[in-house]
Amino acid sequence: MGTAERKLREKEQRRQYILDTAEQIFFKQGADVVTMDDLARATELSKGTLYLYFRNKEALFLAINVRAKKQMREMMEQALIAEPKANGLLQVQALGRAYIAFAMEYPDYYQMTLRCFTLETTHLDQDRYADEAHYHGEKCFEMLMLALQKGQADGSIAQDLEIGPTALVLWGQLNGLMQVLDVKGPYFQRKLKVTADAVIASCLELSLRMLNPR
Amino acid sequence: MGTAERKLREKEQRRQYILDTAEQIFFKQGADVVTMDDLARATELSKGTLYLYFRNKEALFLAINVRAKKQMREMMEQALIAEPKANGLLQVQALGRAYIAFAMEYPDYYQMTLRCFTLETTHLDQDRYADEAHYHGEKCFEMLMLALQKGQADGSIAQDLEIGPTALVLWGQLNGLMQVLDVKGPYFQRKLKVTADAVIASCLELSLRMLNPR
DNA sequence: GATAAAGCATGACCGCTGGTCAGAAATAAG
DNA sequence: CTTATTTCTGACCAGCGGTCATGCTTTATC
Repeated sequence: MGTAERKLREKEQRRQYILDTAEQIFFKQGADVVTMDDLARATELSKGTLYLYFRNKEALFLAINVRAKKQMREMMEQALIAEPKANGLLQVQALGRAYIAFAMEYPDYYQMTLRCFTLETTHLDQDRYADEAHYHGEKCFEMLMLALQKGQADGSIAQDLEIGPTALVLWGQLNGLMQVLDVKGPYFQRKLKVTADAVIASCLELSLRMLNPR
Repeated sequence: MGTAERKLREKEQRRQYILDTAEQIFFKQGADVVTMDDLARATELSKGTLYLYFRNKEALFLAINVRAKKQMREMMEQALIAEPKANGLLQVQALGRAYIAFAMEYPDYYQMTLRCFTLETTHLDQDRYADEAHYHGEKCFEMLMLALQKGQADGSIAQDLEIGPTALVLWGQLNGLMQVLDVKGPYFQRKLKVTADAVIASCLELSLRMLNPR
């Protein structure tokens, strides 16, 4: 009989329902200040029930992080699909733009990926959600490396660059910049009279110079 | 009589003593797991006394963050003093190396700057320590901008770059990369067979290409 | 339909943490 | 020595993440 499967489906549905609600109140009030009691009230479930579906509060973060990373990956994949026959350099650029678009269009998701940055790594091979999120991130990184490779093959990217380190630098660079803008953006806008958009444009331009063949 | 000044001096000494002890146990055990009771025991003071010298636990972090930033600034300043008549590009490079050296030689301090990254900004104009740390960071940033300017003047750096955004990108880039290496370094070492040093070398090389005149 | 078994939901409860405060102790002033 | 002031103390508190004995609902068996 299909009872078992139905139960499993229902369980998954409830899990998603909890996540939906958690996302809402985490993003509205700030994930730190929301207590598990708050979430219990918001979901109209008892606190104990929450812990039936998620080992602890961290697990909730990591589960939302999975959604975030999935979204990020989707946008980066779409960016490549949109320009199937672009050269490698253009592909790298497209990936960068997609990453930026993700951070700007889904700031709460982006925040969650930052919050889980360390958590995700320390919980690898121990938490299903950590593994899943890591997997999406890895896929994105592979796309970046492939684009770099393609660029070297088609001559749009300097031949003498090592793929791995270059990809890591590009990733870290963009990640770091978005983080700085996120936290100190308003400050720099006042101080330097420069908008975040202008800085991002500069970053993309500078990345081009980095990769250009001599 | 000099009683008042002596008291003030003693107060400052005790404050530093608390910070010294806090640094020790925070860095040895991890700042998160150390409780204020732990710190009280370690300092041989009562918990209440700790709160006489620091508003709360965050204030302790921010105060240690000041020490960290001071160290960072010192190292970056020394880097410039060591090569007084280098051209702008070399100065930028020297600053980058100094920043990296700071992160590698004082990993606990570096960790603390990361932990306080957001805190420091949100507490600006409200917390003496936040302001002080921010000031040191600002000085470093100014050094970077001046080096870029000098580079444009002496022809070692592309003329068409905007100083502000370029400095921000460089800063964010290095910051982001060090963070990635810090958290996922071991992972990438396994995955890509690339050491952190090699990635850092790549980063410096790539930065050069970014700034080079055509 | 009655009964047993299994799974699920509950919320009172726990330990621990950052933070407080009334009173004790120490120091300075008269 | 007495008084006034500053400094220190640790028992105490509220709030948090997390647990678990208890009761309830659903499923399986006859």
